[in-house]
Amino acid sequence: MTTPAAPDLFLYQTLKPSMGSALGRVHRLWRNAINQAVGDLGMTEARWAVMMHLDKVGEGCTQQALATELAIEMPSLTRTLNQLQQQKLIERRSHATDRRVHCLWFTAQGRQRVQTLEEHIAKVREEIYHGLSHQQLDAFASVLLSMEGNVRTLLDKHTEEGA
Amino acid sequence: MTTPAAPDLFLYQTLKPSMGSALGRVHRLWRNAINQAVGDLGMTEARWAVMMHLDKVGEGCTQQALATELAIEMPSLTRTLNQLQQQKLIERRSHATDRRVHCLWFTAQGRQRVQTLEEHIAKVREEIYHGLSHQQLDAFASVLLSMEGNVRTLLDKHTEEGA
DNA sequence: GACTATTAATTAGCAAGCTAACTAGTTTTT
DNA sequence: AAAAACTAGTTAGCTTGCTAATTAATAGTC
Repeated sequence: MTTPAAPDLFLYQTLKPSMGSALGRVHRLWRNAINQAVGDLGMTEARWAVMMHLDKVGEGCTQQALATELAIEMPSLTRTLNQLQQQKLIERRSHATDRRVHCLWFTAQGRQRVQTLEEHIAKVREEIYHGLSHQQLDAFASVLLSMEGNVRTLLDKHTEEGA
Repeated sequence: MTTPAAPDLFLYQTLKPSMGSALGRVHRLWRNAINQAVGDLGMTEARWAVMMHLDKVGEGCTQQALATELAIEMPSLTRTLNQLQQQKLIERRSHATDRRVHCLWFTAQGRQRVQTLEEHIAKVREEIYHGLSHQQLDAFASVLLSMEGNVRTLLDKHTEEGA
């Protein structure tokens, strides 16, 4: 007796050729859900991402550090910081010893805002994780990190060859 | 004797608050890797994605069908199709009975190109999946689909409330 | 001490997702 | 049959990622 296909391989077979697209798709949907949740606070993905991650890294950090944490490039961050500064949610302060560096701080208003955002975003997170066990989420995170490592290796390999 | 943290929950705990960002990050890295692999063929993410998915859905399909398959909106697709048409890789042909509809076909050159792309992209895919078992990838795909379902439910819920 | 290399941040402009608003053709309702 | 509603596709313009090139300050080398 032969089973036509092992059921535990079904999804993999189906998604294998388009897992990359699926990642992008879920990311976009996720973003839309958060945008809906935070509603009319003058926020966009880039803005709430910066707010949340600045809170995580800690006030006083450099732009470089925040860009690394967000895994985006400096110019992308610069633009978003300009917007948040204009909204008076964050401040750029000069560094004590290195005059190239800007240190990032919330304004009082910004500190309140990040609190509000965290509440909204946590709700979305719970909804998205609904029905998934810690084990499943951990396995998911683990594969995601493996993939990230593999891609970075691949990108580095190519860069070295080019150099 | 108490363990400070169950090791199988470590990644989940670490990544939980930023899984959404991690998805976006891996997606961007993945795209970069493919861009490197396909090299100087006048391709961009949007273009090779359209080429690959048109091949998957099948020539002769409508733009609407392709947009759905790609999970992008029509205007995004329109722009990319214009570019591919200009590169003489695809054609828009009118539908036999419905004069609103455009049917999509590869040119001879386009059909060759999609072949080349598939080879390059398959290599990247294998590298990214390196060290991961079918079981792991299947579990990953399964969680990804669950998340997608959950987000879509959330988005729909909000839309209904708004309506 | 001066010349070079590196680093932090910015500016400029491209890529590709999106929504909103439009045209043109088809279907449904009355 | 005429009016209304829907659908396929397009255009216009926003957001946010990117790379390349620039400026200003620091670090390293001879």
